[in-house]
Amino acid sequence: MTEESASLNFIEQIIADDLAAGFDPNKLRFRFPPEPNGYLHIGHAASICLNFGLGEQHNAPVNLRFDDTNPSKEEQEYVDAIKYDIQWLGFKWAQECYSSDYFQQMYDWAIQLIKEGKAYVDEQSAAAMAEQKGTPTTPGVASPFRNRSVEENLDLFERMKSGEFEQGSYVLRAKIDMASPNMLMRDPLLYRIVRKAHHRTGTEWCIYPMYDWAHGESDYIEQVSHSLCTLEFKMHRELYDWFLDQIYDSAKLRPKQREFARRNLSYTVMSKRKLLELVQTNTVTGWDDPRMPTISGLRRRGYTPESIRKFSDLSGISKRDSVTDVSLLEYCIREDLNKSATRVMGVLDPVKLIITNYPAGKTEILKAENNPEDPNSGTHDLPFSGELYIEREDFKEEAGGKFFRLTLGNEVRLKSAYIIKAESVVKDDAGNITEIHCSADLDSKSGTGTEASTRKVKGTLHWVSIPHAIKAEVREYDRLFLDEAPDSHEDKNFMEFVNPDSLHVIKEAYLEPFLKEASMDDKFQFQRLGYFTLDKDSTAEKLVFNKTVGLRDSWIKQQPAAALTSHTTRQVNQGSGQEQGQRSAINEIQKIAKKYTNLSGDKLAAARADIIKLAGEVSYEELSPLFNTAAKKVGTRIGVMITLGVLLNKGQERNSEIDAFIRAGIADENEELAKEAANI
RNA sequence: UGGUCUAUGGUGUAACUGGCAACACGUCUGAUUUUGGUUCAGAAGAGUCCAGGUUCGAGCCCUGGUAGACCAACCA
Repeated sequence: MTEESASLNFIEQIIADDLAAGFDPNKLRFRFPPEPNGYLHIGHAASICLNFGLGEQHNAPVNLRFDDTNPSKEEQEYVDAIKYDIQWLGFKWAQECYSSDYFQQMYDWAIQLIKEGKAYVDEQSAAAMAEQKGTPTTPGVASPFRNRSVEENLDLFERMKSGEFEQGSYVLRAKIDMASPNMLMRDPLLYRIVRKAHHRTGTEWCIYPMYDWAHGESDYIEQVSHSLCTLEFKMHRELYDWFLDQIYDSAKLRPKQREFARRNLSYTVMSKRKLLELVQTNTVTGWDDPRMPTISGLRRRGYTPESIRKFSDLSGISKRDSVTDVSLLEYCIREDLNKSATRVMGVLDPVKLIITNYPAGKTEILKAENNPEDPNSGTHDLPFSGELYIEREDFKEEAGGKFFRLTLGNEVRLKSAYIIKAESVVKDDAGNITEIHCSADLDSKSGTGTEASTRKVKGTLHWVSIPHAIKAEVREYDRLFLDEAPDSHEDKNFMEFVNPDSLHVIKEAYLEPFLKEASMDDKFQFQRLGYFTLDKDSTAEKLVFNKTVGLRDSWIKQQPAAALTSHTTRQVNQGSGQEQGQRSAINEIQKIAKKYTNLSGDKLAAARADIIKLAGEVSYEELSPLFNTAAKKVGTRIGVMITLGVLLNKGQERNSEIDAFIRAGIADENEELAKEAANI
């Protein structure tokens, strides 16, 4: 209780309230309950961080429980991947549990329900039962099998279990209320027959419990105090509680379910079904494709556990649907890597640079700082020669004063090396630059302390020495979708928004030789370019680097989009599109009008024009109630007045209501309102 | 058109039981810088979905609207 309680999220608040009401802190217990039917993604990370974070805060155990009640979808491969991801994120579970461990107990409880007349075996088709279920607005009707005798139910259920029946032929249902406004309470299924081997129980069972029956009872068996899930399960809470009521022993802890909003990330999708579709259609190379929002994809891309936890932390927990901008995720990884990544140099799009006054064939070994953010990080060797590669976009024969890079006749610093001046260029027949000839200030070598070495020049470039450079493949990624929320369009499938250029492979990039020693765990900053990490496709002969994220770039923002070639297109954050759903015209007018009195000049004129435009879609019936708007809300009254003017012009007839509103407007002390009123 | 939930700057979250709307990302300036990175200093941007009401005072309370999400799988 010592922590400075910096505003709790609503889940933490619930727990704090429970504790304050006398709940024994030693009985706090949480769980993370994935279904092993896919890989974990960044949305799951929110739940993982919430549950395990709560465990850490209260020193309470957190179970990892696989919700494995559907053998037709679930596989051991997923179990392994999920476990790996969670421990990689840095969390430790108290116990590794499986809903399938409780099949016998749940079966026994089901028998008990049957004996108490609270469950029955139905043998209708799924379609027939769906039909009887009714709709949200009309009550359902009872199954003809609803009142079978206990003996018959017991017999049939026993035979379901022993494998006498075909898949889909019989189900066990709870007998609750076919007229409940909550569809889930209309005699939900407890068990269905599935003739498929289970990844853990093999062929021992032919019947499998449904989610609602299995989940709450598993929480109860494990004595989980707070069962946290996402909002779409809100409706299930009534059922969750009903099931618990049937078997609850008051000597034991009774779990409670609470719901929070799932997290969405912009420019991607976040459902296992859709991610699976991306995998199966070969839109990506697999669940761990670096463009995927999966934990494994982010890991391969170069994200660190710390950055993902930080992201979860900054994103927060709430009850409203939201789309978090990827820029927050990118901020988190940059912040982490800036502190730790080793600085190196690599040239992705090379152009040859020759230093004419550097002795031919000479080589020297320079010292390069490993990380300026960390004074103790040391240096590494960096070979230099008279023939270098620099980035093609770092040179222009001529450029404006805002271009801080190399131009003819101007000086720049070669990072960790010399100051050079471009003298001339060599071009091929097509006019492409093939060589840049420069002279170097040989007294300006970095770190020598000479006066020349500390001279200030306009820019600094990264480079590699051609005779020493190693070749590597570099993969750059862009967002996987072109739409901010690709799965939010009713009329369009999310696959239509797939970005065709989300992957850009540079087959031959040139890197400083230090990188030969790189290992999978290393994180690098290719100076001036971004953060990179080795991909698992790397071999000893062929290194493959993934670009995790580019450096923030305030230069690229100044350039017109057309000037950018495809491969230099870095991910610019062009502010997120802001469609807030379709508001009605009158609502829109109110919104604009509200701020009207704060505006002046062009902005005022623009607002007025917007109102006039929107007014065309407003009916008198919508407008007239606003005549009563409180006198102090001048902005709204002005908006209404302008709109009224438009309606009158369109032929709306005057009436006493209108006249009174206009008269009041003319008499108002606000000049703008009086003016608009007088205009009518 | 039934039920449930949500509504605060461009985005994501704050604001203890009503007391002049805060933080982070993003955006824009300027300084520093051998990374157009980092760091530092600063700015713009919301009267809290709308309308009424209660109150000395409302984002928080009440009433009525509006918008969005979820709910009728032998999925979880």
